[in-house]
Amino acid sequence: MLDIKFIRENTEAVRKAVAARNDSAPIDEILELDERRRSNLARLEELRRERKSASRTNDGDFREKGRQIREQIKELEDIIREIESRLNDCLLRVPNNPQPSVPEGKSEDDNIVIRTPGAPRQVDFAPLPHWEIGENLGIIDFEAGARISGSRFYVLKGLGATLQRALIDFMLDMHIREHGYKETYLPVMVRQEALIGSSNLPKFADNLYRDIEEDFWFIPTAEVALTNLHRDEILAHAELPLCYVAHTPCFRREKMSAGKDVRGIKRGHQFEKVEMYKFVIPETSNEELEKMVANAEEICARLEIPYRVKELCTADISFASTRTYDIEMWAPGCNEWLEVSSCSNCGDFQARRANIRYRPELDSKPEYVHTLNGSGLALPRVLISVIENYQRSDGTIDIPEALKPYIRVSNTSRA
RNA sequence: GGAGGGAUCGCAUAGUGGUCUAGUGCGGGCGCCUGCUAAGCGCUUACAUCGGGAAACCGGUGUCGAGGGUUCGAAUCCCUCUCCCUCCGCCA
Repeated sequence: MLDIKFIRENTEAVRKAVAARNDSAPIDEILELDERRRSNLARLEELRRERKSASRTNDGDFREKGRQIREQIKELEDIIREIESRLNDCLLRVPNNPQPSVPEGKSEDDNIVIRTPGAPRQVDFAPLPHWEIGENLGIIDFEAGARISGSRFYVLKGLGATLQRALIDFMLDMHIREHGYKETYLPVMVRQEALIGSSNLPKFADNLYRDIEEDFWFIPTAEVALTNLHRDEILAHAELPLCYVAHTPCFRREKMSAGKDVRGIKRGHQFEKVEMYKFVIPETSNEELEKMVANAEEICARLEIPYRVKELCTADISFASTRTYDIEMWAPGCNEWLEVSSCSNCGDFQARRANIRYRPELDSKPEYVHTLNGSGLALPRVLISVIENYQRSDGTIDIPEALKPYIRVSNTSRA
């Protein structure tokens, strides 16, 4: 969330930023509530001061006087509590400010392709989409997925499941051994506060699954759990940056994309993802973002699959982000670029919500860290790209060289 | 699910209604002393928020797991909740 002081002092900039995102955050209401909160607070504090001195003097009608002050304090406290709860709810719905360098845009069409390394593989036959290859080979079973859980679910079998597992292993190993991330195993059911910290709540409740009985929420991405790993902590300057990687399932209701991408495994209610996450000092966050994107690109490169990197425009960067790069892999069967990663610098937005700070100097005041997140990468779409890019004319698929060490069971592509 | 115990300013603790304006030890910082190091000595060291100030800083208020309540006055008494620990039950 944005600092209320920042909104107060940079109102026009904030309005512009909100407009650039096509967002409708209630800035006027925030300013008004803030004004009322502060004036009431001044009165309340004055009353508390009176109560304190009255109870200390212990003379005359101090009991009666104290009783009167108490009633006034209670009244004011109720008013302020109400104002603060409304103010806080409004503040939680204001998106982060994009960095000045982020391209202005009205929709995802205004995102900018900044590099396209490598060329699409040339094949001398018409490439099939993964759902056909997958069904022909018996490695993706859509019918079984629907039978068990309904639409937007699928079952991976034999080589399909093995390939996904190998990809996860391959990605984790690379980030841990070569890119310096620490592996973590995380809860995928979390409390509401965790989702407020990561900024999925209150605004995006529609996209989340929830267990009403225990009030557990299912994470839509490991970013949620990773953000909260250091909630309410003051981190030591020396231990930053902290870099984590995790593989988790992700759960999304996808209400907003009803009817979209229903074919294949591109968009399911449940999918696997390897996620990178960093806690860094503010000065280095943009630099760390570049590194993170490079870490994600390295996976694409090693898999020898064509990809491109886009910088997202103001209208398309996520709610918490100040700046975002997407990585897309080419899928010749679907004939489209698939988003396999989104890497964002969230600045201090999540850190303020989750109260994650560090001390710049040994004796200085704590300041908020910057947080970054990036997929490294999202499994179903990488699986699509592998299947479609490595398909052979006889209907079978080849295994990328980089994955061969990770396929440890004998598993023919006719599995 | 049941029974009991606990949560205090980085860590460990003291504090059961009124100079608690939260004490002490450890750890951290600054300095002194001393060939060096160690030890010793002195000072200092929580966070948030509001107001004033260009700033250094000054003043107010709040925070003893969280939220309510009782009281002239709450770390302390009452209620609800969260988390941790011990034991019992169930269980991969």
